[in-house]
Amino acid sequence: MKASGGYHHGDLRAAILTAADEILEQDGLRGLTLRKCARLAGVSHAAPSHHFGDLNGLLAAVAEQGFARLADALEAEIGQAKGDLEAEMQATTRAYVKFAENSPEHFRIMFRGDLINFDMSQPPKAVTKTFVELTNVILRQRGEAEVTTEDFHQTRSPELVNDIIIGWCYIHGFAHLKLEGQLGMIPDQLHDEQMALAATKLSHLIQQLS
Amino acid sequence: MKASGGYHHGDLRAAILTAADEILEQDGLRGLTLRKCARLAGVSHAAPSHHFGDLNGLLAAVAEQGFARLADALEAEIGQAKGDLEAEMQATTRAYVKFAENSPEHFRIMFRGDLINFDMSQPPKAVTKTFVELTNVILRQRGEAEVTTEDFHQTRSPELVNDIIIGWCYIHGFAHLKLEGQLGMIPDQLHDEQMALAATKLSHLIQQLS
DNA sequence: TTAAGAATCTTGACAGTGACAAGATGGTGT
DNA sequence: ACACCATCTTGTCACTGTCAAGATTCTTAA
Repeated sequence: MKASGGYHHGDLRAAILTAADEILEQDGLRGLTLRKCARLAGVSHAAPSHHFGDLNGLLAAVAEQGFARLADALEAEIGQAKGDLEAEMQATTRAYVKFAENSPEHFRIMFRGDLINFDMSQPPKAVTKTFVELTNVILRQRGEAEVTTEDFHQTRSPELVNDIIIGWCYIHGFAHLKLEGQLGMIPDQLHDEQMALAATKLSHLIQQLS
Repeated sequence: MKASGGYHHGDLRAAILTAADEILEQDGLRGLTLRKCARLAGVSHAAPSHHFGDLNGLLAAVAEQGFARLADALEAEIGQAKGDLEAEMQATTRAYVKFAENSPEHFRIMFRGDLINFDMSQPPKAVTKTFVELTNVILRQRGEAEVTTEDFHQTRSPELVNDIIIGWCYIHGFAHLKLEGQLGMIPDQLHDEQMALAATKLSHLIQQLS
């Protein structure tokens, strides 16, 4: 880190990402512009392009940051429920939904394949970590050994893959629909209750209980 | 419909929506501009604002159009599977996912609460029809009486609401994650297979079978 | 030490955009 | 016939992403 002022900023990349955070919170995705980031970071209007290429490059960095935060949030909230399978499933849903509501713009950008387009055969570490957290929840539900970010990529039984898909898709769908206001016909007060009920039911489904 | 040329177009609103369709397919959401729609419809750059207000107004119309198409697609594909509960669940998922893949930009716009913000206490008809289609799938799974767009709004048991949430959230989550490339770690050839497997499992869950 | 080159940042320019205001045109109802 | 209103045009503004060219500073190797 350098002293600011003069030609060389020191850590402009980080400064721009911080600015992007603030702008996203205030003005949303449409309000996020390279020039506004530059102004907020106190540099000229074309400076950001040297660190991110174009606007999509900046969005990719924002998305990666988002995945890192989501993975950490999942790890923290799941950790508090370890041991109780139902509670773990609920904690996972809760953490995922809470992240979407606390960082709606990050959430939206993270799931915009048309804008960021990660290479999924070699995804950023934060993305892999998110997947590992979600996968391990399902693995524990099924009483199977957990995985790490290293041995994550390997062929698995279709049944396990299916449970992972069911769990993740439900959680993601709930978070997304709730964030975008599509759960409006259900009173807001019931959301948490319904979330817990569904998590319990899914936990039983994956555990093969009645 | 009027002859084109001159000051009054005849049905400019529809012409702009058609133009928007074409632009979305070619250039995506970022490429969709009011001015481009105007050029394609052969009118001046400010003409669209008289029909849609601002850009978000146009997006709201596009989203409503999208819901209408989704509702129709669901109705058609589910209709072919009526009678077989498992097949119905699979058809629902298939239709929803197919719509997302065939109309990705519509799908994205439909679920952008920050841009369109429907009043969910009085949603557009197409939105209600979509919800009714999805609700009725669950109701048939449970062996209960179906609803119409008229008697759709009424209090229901938390258990029923929960089944609707589970079904819809899973389906939506799968479609969304697949569309945005987040199912990249699962080979594409397995997607259909996994989709059918999950639909069957959820059908059993909702029917309370083992 | 120093000189070359790479990285970082600035300045300037261009076409394109959304939004607004003001004016022109054409249909509608009385 | 007349007034009125919806529709469409024209003109303008600040703002945007992107590119090219130049200025400055750091790095590295001789």
